[in-house]
Amino acid sequence: MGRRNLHTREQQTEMAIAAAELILVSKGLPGLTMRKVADAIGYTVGNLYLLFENQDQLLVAVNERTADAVYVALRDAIESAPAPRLQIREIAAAYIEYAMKHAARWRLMFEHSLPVGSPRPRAVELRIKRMFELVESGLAPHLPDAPEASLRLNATTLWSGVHGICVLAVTGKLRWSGTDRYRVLSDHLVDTFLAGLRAAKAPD
Amino acid sequence: MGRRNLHTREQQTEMAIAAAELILVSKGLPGLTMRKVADAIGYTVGNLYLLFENQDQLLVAVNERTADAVYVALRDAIESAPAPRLQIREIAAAYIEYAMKHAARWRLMFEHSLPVGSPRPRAVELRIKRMFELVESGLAPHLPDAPEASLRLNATTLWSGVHGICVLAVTGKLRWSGTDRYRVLSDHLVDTFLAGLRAAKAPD
DNA sequence: CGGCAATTATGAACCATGTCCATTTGGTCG
DNA sequence: CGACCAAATGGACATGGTTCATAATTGCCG
Repeated sequence: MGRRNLHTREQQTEMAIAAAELILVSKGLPGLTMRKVADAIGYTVGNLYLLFENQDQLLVAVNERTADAVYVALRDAIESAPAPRLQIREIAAAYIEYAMKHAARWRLMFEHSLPVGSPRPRAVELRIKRMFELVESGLAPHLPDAPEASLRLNATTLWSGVHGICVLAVTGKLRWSGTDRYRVLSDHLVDTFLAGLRAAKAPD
Repeated sequence: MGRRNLHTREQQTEMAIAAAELILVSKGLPGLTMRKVADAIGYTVGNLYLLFENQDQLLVAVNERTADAVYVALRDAIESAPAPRLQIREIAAAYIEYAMKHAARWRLMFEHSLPVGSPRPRAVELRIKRMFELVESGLAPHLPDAPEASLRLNATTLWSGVHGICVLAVTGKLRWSGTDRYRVLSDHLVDTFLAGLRAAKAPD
């Protein structure tokens, strides 16, 4: 067969990414082969290589999608937070909830790494950065007139912490610890961290 | 060739694990193939399957080693901490330092997951649990006469946080954030968290 | 309307890898 | 010394990533 004109390159790319996500969810990363993706969209493997340089680049494309979805989830969480002071709690909870609900995709985003030497995918980094900015904005009310650097340090620190809960929860490494209600953990981390900030602000 | 009696099964297993670690460090996970391991120890692939059920089990064995090494690193950090009150800081810093220095092995421990349905490797879980206990003991002086459950919650929360910094640091996702001196982050997290605990203990 | 060039998709091949197992080889014991 | 048993081999099989010569279509030009 030659040109079929059923779908444009862009459409095929869309379809491939969507199919990859589907397979990733149902079969996990080991089940995500180029051939399966090709089958799923009704094309052959060779054709897939006209859309993506290689498998890594397909995965990068999937990760971009995931990063967008996470961003949207956090954004929604902020907007529907009952009170500004509770925003951080809600962002954290939303992050963990998303990760648990879409574990395979979320893990891929953080665990997939390209061969050494290849440039880090700009798009994904950018999206993670935006995510941190969201946290900064949620943190700002708790740190009135703090310098930008301090705000950033605190956002990075707190968000790394939330991320850590996420990682351990998603990989099942928290189960034995007796605490598998992750909301308790993230709330506790956020509350204690913020209390610590207050204490530092108005000591003794 | 048949029985060569050069090495016992145990020795071969040792050699294989050591070779796997070496390859992992120099070539990364994608370069860690059964054939390369077999070559490195001077046996054939088939023989490797007399030592390990499959590749996953080899990786599990490597992970056990890593978990032990991490435990030792943390234990040392505690013992050489200048003051008990600073122990937590030192444990956290030691954890991150180990992860950065042995990134490939550390990542494998948290990112490698067995096919769905297979039992979680008891040995690795046990070792991670011991690690958390180390944190609990370091945290105890900061929470005098706290109930066991509270101690555990706090240890889990704080350690998840430290782990999060680790993950992001090791995968290079903190670089853009301007803060790539991870010691600053972990100290800040520990300090703020402990301050928050104190504030909760003696409010206003 | 017909054929031609450009484009698009194919599918068969290559190589590497995980895994298995029939066969061979070397040690051991009577 | 010979037979037996365990140990190690090596080659086979299936699957996966990647490439590329080739075939199939399309749009265009006369």
